[in-house]
Amino acid sequence: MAQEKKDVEQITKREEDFAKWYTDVVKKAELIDYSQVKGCVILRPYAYSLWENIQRILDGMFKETGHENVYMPMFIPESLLQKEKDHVEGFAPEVAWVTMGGSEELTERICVRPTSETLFCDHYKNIIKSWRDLPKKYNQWCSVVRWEKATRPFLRHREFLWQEGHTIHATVDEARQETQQMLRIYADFAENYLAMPVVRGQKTEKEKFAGAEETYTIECMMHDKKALQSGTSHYFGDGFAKAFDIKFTDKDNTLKNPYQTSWGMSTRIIGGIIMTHGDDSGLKLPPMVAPVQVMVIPVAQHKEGVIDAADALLETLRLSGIRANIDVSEQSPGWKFAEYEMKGIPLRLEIGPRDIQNGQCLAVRRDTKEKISLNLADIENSVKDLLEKIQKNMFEEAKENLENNTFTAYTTEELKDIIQTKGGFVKAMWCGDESCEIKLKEEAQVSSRCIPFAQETLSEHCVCCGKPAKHMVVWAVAY
RNA sequence: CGGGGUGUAGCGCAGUUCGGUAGCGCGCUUGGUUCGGGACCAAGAAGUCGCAAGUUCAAAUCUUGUCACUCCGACCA
Repeated sequence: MAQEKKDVEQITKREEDFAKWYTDVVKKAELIDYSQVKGCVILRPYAYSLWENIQRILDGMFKETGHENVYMPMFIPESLLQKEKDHVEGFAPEVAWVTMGGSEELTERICVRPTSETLFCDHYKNIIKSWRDLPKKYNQWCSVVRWEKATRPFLRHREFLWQEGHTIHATVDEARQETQQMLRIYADFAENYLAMPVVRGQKTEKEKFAGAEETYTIECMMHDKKALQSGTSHYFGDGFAKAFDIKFTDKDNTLKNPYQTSWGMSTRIIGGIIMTHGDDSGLKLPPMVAPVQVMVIPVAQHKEGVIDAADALLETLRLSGIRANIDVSEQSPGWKFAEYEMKGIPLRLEIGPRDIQNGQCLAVRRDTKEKISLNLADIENSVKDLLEKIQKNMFEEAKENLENNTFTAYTTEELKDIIQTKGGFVKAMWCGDESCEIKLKEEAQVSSRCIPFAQETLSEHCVCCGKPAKHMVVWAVAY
């Protein structure tokens, strides 16, 4: 053991200062570097590779459900952006504007897309004439710009990567189904791939997307018990279609406005992965999306046959479709152990002279730090088995955190007390008035996260005003 | 946008109170010894002290301004 533990010791303890821990991890694990422009970060290969895995899986899910990828321009003329009133009002404060082209002042300001509803609408107007043209189920992978005042790596960038789905349908029913389907896909993805348990529900009027009729969300609980909105799906009704004058001739030979949806998930989810699973040793990545699932570490690699055996092991893993890597650098084994724990690699395989003699290697789980001897003869199966166990265990741990920190409140005082002393999600009844949401925000710093699909009748009265309650709402401090 | 903190070598920091021409640890380079939990020895390389103006014989240090990062609040994915 060295006199000091270097990088890992330099990571602030989670309990000491969670925000500091987060930024430490993000930098030490080589996920990002800061750029010269506030809020615009450099996604380093490790983070980008993680994003590529997320993209690949989600993209597959979108394609399976009949969506097509497109690409829209990154610029929107001001007049176009302003067509839908609620939409502009929602985004206006954080839009970045282009006013010059070279040395010439533009006749009309051009906005850098904060989201692409207006572009899609303008395009749909051109290509949709008949019910036969519907539905259009489009998605695009791109970056968007929102001129945020306070920025944090992954959680709030000024430019961030995401996907935005935009669909248009002939009927209300079909559009509503699409909205629900996409929320289910996000929930499935978060839970089964990212090992992040979610609360599914609908946003209140106050919290819904600018221009939407209904907004649905999956809310996740971070390790510090704060909420993170991790994916959203919106039902627009025909509001945008009317504002943009999109019409089609239906089967009954009458002109109608179609119905639209949009839905998105962004690189913010990476912040969610970090804050859901990470610990004092650093990152902890779910095997399903980890850029490297298994790191092979040769021990006493200068000795005869060690590197060869390690390479053979690596090859076996790769051939069976496992994302594996090896570190044959001159760093000491101990350094490598700590390094890849910090980077959150789910499983480490140590192989040294002793193991080779016995036809074994030593597996060390990132999630439990448990050490297990594995036979080389059957290594790919035992590794796959372990990766599955790790994935499952990470989900269970996160679920436990969510369940153990979800409480019920019947009065504002109770709610306030829970948030102050314990934190977490608080389930409480709500009358439906925005004034109560505002009051709870002022008094307890919480916002309504969602009206969960899984409703319970906790009482007959609003937690805030005592009037008859309409819904059970999950309240929490949010990112 | 308000309040706090920080900018000195790639990273983490000392030096600023009391101006005198920059130092420590890690990392990096080279050579050697090590190798099952962040190894050791030796020799090196590396800094317009965030930027700009001012005061001064002299500024990392004093003054003013400015920018960036970061944390906490109001707005958002």
